[in-house]
Amino acid sequence: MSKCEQCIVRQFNSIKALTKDQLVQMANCKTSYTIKKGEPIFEEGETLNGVYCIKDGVCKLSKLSSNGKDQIVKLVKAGELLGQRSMISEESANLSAVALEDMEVCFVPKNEILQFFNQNNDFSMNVMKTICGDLKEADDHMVDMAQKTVKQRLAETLLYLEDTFGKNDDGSIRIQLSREELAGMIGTATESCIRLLSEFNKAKSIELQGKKIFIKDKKVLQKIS
Amino acid sequence: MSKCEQCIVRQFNSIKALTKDQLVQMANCKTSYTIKKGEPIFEEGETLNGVYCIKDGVCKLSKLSSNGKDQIVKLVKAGELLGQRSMISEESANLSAVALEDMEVCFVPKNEILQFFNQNNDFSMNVMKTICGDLKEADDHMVDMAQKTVKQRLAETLLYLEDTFGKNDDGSIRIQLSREELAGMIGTATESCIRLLSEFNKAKSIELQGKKIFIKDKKVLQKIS
DNA sequence: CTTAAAGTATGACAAATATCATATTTTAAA
DNA sequence: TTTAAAATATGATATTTGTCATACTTTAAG
Repeated sequence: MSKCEQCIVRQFNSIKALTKDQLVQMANCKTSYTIKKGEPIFEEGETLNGVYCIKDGVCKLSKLSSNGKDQIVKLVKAGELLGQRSMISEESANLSAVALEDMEVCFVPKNEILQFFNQNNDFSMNVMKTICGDLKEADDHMVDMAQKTVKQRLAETLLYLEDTFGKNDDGSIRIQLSREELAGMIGTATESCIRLLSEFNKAKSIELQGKKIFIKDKKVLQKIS
Repeated sequence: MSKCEQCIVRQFNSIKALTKDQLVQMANCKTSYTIKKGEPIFEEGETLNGVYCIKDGVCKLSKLSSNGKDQIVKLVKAGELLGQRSMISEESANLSAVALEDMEVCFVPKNEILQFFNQNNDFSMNVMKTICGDLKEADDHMVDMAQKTVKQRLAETLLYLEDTFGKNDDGSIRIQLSREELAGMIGTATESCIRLLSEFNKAKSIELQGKKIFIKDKKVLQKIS
């Protein structure tokens, strides 16, 4: 059983506010999992009995819409926590979490988290600020969905992906999404997404090499978005 | 200076968790305002030095999108609090709040709220649950915006308005929105909104009498949405 | 009361987007 | 390695939605 105290990702989330004792307690009750690309961590509607801390990898939070398409609400990466809202609301998960890459996550039971939450004011304040940040993001995202065109949203999303997940050595965007997933992020049909990628490609603002996407002209994309 | 302890709306929000002493303290530091229809309570980007408790009336929370249109993110009515997120995030307002009817609101300074927040666990938990509820709503709303057609969103919104704000004696939806505001809620052009209202009217699922809207066939609207 | 301004309504048309069909390429299973 | 399935790509077309023009109606200011 590895020690939370020594975990690299600890510093990136609310857990950084825990005391040494609390970290030891957490290390003693946590469970580590390996999750393969494509596998779910939890599904919409599922009861969560704790919180997941992402040690490595990226997952998508998505929701099945009434027309049968999967809308991606948010991408979550190493260092972030999953399931905080459900824990506080005492509700089942509103979104599904599915691994986009192989992942390592730690599960911390609800009891412990709630105990830290009550004992440690810094910790609870951090959790709340994270949720408040998510709310602001969600509102902004909603306005984009309602007011921007698909082309604008695609440009914006490509910039976001490079910004948030960085580039490979060859310069391509590090995070690998299928066209269907990219379409699910911007809220459009897969074909429309592919067509616009081709358009950006022809206009030399991006370059496509199979699944790899290279951003060639950030300024043009910024202008479009 | 009226007493918060006797305020009718107190029971509807997080404030219900405050002790008698805390309610007295709140009554001593609050300021009451009357806000006329169309006037702002606060604007996007503004620094909020406290929280507003809505005693009477309804307001819209909206955000100006890059294309110059005002997207309505949420309607807030009597009994609810405004500005909780900004207070916790220690950020300026992300949305503008504008009265849709004449309103009565009480302003409670940040200091007091934060003090109650730290002293009273029930209160802080209530605030957090409210924010978590807002986050869930925002995510769901976002999925709707991304995946549903304008017609579906209009049907859904009309049902929501009747459900949430009730009906006048004549059976019309109580809350009065201009066509532009309704379009701002569903995220479409005003003309498109008007056109679809006419369509619903011709199909007898709603009836239009000037600004008044009567829902005539709930089931049809539910089916559409 | 009168009148200008704002809001509502509708037509005509253009642009954006979805859907369906099909070809090509890539991936993964046997 | 071979082969079927999945993913990507593109064309053709239908549908949805936005934009501009204009007329009518309501509202509010003078």
